[in-house]
Amino acid sequence: MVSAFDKLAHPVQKWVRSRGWRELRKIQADAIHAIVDSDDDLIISASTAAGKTEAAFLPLISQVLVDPAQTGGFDLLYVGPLKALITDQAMRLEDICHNAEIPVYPWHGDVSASVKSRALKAPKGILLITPESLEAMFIRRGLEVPRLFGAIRAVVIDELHSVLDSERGVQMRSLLTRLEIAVKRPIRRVGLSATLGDMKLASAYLRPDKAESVALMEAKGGESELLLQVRGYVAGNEDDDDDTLAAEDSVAAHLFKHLRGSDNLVFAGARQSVEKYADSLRELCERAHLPQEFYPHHASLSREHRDFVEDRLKDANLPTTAICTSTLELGIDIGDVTCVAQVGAPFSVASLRQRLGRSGRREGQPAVLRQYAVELRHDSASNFVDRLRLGLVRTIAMIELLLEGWCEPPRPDALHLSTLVHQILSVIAERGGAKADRLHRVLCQEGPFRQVSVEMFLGVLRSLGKPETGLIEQSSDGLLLLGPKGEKLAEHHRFYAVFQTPEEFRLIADGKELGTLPITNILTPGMLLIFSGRRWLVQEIHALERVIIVQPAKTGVPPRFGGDPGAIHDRVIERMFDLFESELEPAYMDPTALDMLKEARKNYAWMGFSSSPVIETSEDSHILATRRGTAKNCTLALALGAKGFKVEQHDGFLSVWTHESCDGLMQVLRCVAGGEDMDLFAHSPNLVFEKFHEHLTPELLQQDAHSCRLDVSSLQSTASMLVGTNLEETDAGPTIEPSKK
DNA sequence: GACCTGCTGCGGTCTG
Repeated sequence: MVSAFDKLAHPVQKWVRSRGWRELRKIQADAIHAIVDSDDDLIISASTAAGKTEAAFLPLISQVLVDPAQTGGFDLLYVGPLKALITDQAMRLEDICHNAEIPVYPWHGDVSASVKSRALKAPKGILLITPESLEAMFIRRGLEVPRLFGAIRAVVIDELHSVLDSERGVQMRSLLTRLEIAVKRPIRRVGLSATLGDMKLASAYLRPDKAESVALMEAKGGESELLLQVRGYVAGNEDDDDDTLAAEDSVAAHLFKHLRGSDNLVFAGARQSVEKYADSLRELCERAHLPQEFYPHHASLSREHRDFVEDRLKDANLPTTAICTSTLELGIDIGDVTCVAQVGAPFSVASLRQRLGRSGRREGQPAVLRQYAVELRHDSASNFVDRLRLGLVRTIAMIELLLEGWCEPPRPDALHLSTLVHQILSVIAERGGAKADRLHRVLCQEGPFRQVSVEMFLGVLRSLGKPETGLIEQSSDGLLLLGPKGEKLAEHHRFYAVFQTPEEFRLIADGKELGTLPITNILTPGMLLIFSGRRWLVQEIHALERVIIVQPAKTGVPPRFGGDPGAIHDRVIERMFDLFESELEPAYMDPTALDMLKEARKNYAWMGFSSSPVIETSEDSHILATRRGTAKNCTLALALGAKGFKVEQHDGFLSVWTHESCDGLMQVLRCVAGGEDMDLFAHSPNLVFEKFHEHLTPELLQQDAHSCRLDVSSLQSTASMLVGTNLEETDAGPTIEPSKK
């Protein structure tokens, strides 16, 4: 049998030898056989430093060398989600390709026009590009696409897991389909990924028509040992700021003591919390007269500051701990970190797993996860969220699921109508005009919008063509063209990205930009801020220029950065209830955390949830234990809202207040359980979440919400579960605040 | 009750 190495072209073999590798890794050998011996699509799944890029490109480059294209055009395409990743990968590929005389072109917003024009003049070799730049190519040079990509052999999609079901992922899959249509043949797809919960499902996203023929390569074993601890911290009640500070200070002190002297990542959840901990840790260093080694890292900080922190992390001689949001969750290689800390409950098992993958990458080194759970101290006025320690319980539920190897799958039925609007405008711009049936075939039959029916598609077109929208027009021969508003929208560079970005102020100190703040912060001169881990006084505000001038100060508070709460999966919530109702005492919990869990269980039983899912807390307020994730919970909340109740949503629970005019809660729940027709949108909730939603009719927005944010099919069963138990009032029930207001 | 990601072409000015 011919070995994997022997299947590589000579210049590539020479490069492998020059690296001094004793042998190819198994995943690399497997990928070489698969790529050289067949035309199948492929997913290569392995941890960050396992050599996935080489696994894909060594054989692909070999094919280009052995059988060079007869026509011009790029040979290989790489699509990556981050500019930094593209720059990084281009350097690695240049190293391989240098002797083989295959050109490598990075292409994104920061790449100079001269490199781009060189690539366009003599397209050849490997093009590394972002989805947005590829989009721009279709819109600006639609007619050149066949010439540029006519010879392409394969497209490599990096960080596949991060684009499975997002708006951006749908955009990318749409672009890949459009590329195949432009060159009139299928192009092999190779997905690279670190974290995939379900390889089969990922195949369906990579190649919907032929998911079964996608070859799957997964690097198994070699996973490092995991050291895990959950530490509990109890803060004071809400009115007692000093006590609250004490718990967060204890967390900061523990981080300071245990992380100093090595490289670490502390995921603190929100940017506001990143700023708070970065400030505390900076102060601890200063007080101890020690050099600074704790730095904040999040998307609102200037590129310069973020580069500084990333460079320090890569530098083995400078111990550095980054307090960060998900900015350091994926992307460029920052080297191995000693420990990953998570402060507060994570938002998904998938991201927790991705974060954990940042540590324990060197052989023989364990992966270390330090989880900090900060909860409020109870008193007689505490609300049920605090009494049930929902944050801690969710943390444990997610860790248990992580240990079982589960993570959240994408929602396959999502319509992604905002991105459909974008792609309709883009296809029209690409070709200067398009017929409706062609648009439907490209986007909904061959492309990723397969959940969109013909009728709905026509509804979207009508919505875009309405005079007040004016994005598209129809010529006398039926061709759809961009209207004046559509032209204007598509010609601006803001159009290329399918995701929304908020308006921001720029924060300037001493002539240098510190970063940005959403304009939703109400600021006046004289206010004190914590930003970039330091304290500032607001000096001047230039509203028109969107600039704020600050100077150093002695105190401050972290600003609000806003954000969009995401969805918690049903399975996480189910596990939370399992935890409430079991005796499990995980060994990784410290005594405080364990006490907190026992207390949560005691309160769960004391409040009555072990015998009934509906608790009456006062004459006009109830708590429902729905045991459902965000989408189902939110659907029931809308249904009750439509009947006049005021509803608050929590993990697996709803707090419900009755108004005078409402029917009894149980009566309404029985109606819902009986399948009564409900108008979930009776109170016109906001349904504009995505960038191009504003161009759609309310009916279409409702359908989009149904497809990914709600789950109306669960309504009856959730309500039946809630009314199924006998709800006769117990005498002298406990007095519990339903929730914080 | 959260986070992240991306960006063209043109016209102007400066430098060797």
